[in-house]
Amino acid sequence: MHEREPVAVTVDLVIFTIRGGQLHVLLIERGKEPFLGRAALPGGYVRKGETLDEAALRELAEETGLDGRRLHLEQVRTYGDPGRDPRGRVITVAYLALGPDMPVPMAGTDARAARWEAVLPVLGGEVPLAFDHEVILREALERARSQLEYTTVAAAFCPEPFTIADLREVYEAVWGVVLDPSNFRRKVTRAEQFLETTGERRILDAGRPAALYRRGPAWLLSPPLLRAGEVARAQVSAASLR
Amino acid sequence: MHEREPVAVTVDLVIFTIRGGQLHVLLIERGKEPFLGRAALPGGYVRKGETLDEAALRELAEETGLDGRRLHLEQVRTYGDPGRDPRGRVITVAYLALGPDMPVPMAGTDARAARWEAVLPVLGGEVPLAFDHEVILREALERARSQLEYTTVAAAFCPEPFTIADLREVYEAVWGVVLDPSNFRRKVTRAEQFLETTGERRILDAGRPAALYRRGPAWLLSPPLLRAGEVARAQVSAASLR
DNA sequence: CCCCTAAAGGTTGCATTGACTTTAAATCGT
DNA sequence: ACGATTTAAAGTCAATGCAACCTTTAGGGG
Repeated sequence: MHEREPVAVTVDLVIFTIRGGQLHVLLIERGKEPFLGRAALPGGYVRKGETLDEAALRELAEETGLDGRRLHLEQVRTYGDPGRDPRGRVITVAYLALGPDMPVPMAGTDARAARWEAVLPVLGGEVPLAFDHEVILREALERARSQLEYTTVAAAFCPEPFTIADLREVYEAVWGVVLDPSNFRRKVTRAEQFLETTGERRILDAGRPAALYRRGPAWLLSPPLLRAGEVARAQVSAASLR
Repeated sequence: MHEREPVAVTVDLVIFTIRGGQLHVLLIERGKEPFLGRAALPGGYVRKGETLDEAALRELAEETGLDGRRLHLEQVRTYGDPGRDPRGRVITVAYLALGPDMPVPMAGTDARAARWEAVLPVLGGEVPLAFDHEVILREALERARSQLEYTTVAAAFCPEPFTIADLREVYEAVWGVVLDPSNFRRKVTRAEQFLETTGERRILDAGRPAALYRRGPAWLLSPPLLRAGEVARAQVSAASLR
């Protein structure tokens, strides 16, 4: 047997939502060293007898007060470079969570302040993050963008019932582009089992009332909703993210 | 602080190759308890000071004798259910490796026999695997199938130089379908920076000589090579895999 | 020399897409 | 009351992409 060392395992959560047409991520302010006072992704140690998914759900509930079973939650990747945590060998399993605009999150159990922060400024370096959390955030964003193409997760951002314009706003916020409303409607309504009509309508201050939908049973989106053309070009210019 | 427990971290490798037109995976025979004598994925403990990727590369070299830097290697997912290893809390980071048909692998450091096994019979339950390795294998296969659509990894299965027919054989073996040679050629030659012509040709017993290519610098495949139509239908029938 | 084989390239008809236009259904201002 | 305004929803159309099929090319062998 070769050299082993004590290892700690944590989960870190990248919790996305849409606020005011912009993609936001939940950050906490660290209440202890290392990186005291720095912004960081919420997360914590995996406990005895707990699966990784259970640990992620628990941390989600602790940080946001929300029941994670209603949110979309999926594992992204595991980070375990020896130097990523100055306290010793800590490997962390990163999770991606998507949900509708949520109440201002309550402070976590460590009495750390939690807040929503717009994603792009954070990745632009305006809000420095603790540990390797900026890398984790960047990869989680790319995962989320990719997931919108092939799955119906976008609906996880929308409180039900929602309109097609609500759904389009999700795609625009996550992909960072503007989509043609008419073509978008054609695609999502054609996709099988994506949307179920409720028969009701939402009346706003102005304009024709919009039909209301809820999520259909489909998980995979067929045909996929590819970001191409304008979308691809807009993201090439933002390729510094990779 | 809540209950913690000692945790061990391992990497497990799903190493795929194509042999005789069929997708094969490298399995070892366990040389100790638990699951003594059972087939399992190669893997081992992450050592002190080692990144996860380094641990995967090292295990790959130990099990196959090959230099992993020439193979494609990527992280798939981490498995950490409390009951997955009877020895205690072991979480494992699964890696996917793709390479050309390799020499019969040498026995690993634990003097365990290593062999290539066709993937579909294993997933069909004909070769029971240790731990949760069948789940890991299933998810790695799905990842590999998906990767063929959007990236140029298929070329990692082909020793250079290779023909377009060689490349098509990879897609057919991994996706489990038959592709139209003409349409396949059009797609892969259109894709930018995927293939570089060598100017040479391979002459077989019969037929027109095939042009030889090597990998181009592109990693992302644009436009993607989607499995649709016949491919999608063939995989619905194999959907028991999910 | 002709046939066989596999590679390479071409043709065609259908489905999808992006850009744009038109119609529909509500509120608001005068 | 009624048209202006606003947004949703539906339609049009040319260009593109693709699967299926067909033709030509370049080797070897009888």
